[in-house]
Amino acid sequence: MIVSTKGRYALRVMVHFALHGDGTYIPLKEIAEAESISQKYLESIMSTLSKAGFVDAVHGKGGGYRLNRSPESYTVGSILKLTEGSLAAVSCTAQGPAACSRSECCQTKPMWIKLDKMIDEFFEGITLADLLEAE
Amino acid sequence: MIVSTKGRYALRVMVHFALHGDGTYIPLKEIAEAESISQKYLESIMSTLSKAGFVDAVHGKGGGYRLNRSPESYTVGSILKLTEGSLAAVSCTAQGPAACSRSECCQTKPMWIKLDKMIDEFFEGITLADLLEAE
DNA sequence: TATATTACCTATGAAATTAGTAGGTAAATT
DNA sequence: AATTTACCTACTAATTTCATAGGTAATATA
Repeated sequence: MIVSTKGRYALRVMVHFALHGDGTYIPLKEIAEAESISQKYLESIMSTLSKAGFVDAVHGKGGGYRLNRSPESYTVGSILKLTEGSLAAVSCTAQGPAACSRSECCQTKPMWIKLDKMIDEFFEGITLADLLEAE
Repeated sequence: MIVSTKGRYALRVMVHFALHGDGTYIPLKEIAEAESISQKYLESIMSTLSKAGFVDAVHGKGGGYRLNRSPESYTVGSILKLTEGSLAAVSCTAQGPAACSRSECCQTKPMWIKLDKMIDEFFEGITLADLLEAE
């Protein structure tokens, strides 16, 4: 498993904004209900998205969250990297080049690096806008 | 993280056989030491490989494990799927088509399916022999 | 100004998965 | 008979994931 619920929820929420937001603010409670996500759990995800400037947040009645850019400008990769921390397929490549002591002689490492690159390019090549038109 | 130590160890061990085996049997103890893997932990991995017929096993002195096919005939995918159980990138696609209740309306699901396919093709396109000649 | 509504914050807990241990039995060789 | 190996079942420790609890701060509205 490369993407946990945290990243998947974040993605779904961002898609929700793109589909239903239309410039207005949507309260967390409403999103949680619509997407069947625990309200409290979603709080921490929205906090991450908000701090990173991925969404605008406004307190009080009429407030909530909304996108602050066009769906085209959010890559799936950027959302997942933010919420998951890393998309590394194996721990060998997760913490910098020399994390593993066998790094030098490891016959499999080049493969992991290639895989990471492929996955990164996959996610960076998809935007929120692409997800909207998905069948 | 898509591949845990279990799968990574299994791969390294299989590479070890391909490099050092040469038709002879290698005792588990020796592999564990050479690859810096806990002997007891490796036991469970070898058990999986042996039961699936990926390696031959022989008891007693002079015994141990060895490959029973040429390195070209083992895909990395087959080894990882065996030891990891699944290579699914997200749980949505891990347990059959209808595991998720939002499956029908999920805007992100096609992406996960595409990713799974890409990862599967990546791993199925690499054999043990390919790893040996890796720089 | 009071009230309702929202985001924001810190800490804690439950569940699942991953990684590793312990202690023995069975088979083959010498 | 003794040694060396694989094989088996059960348990434990560590880590990560998935939340929950209980409050504070900001904004809008009556």
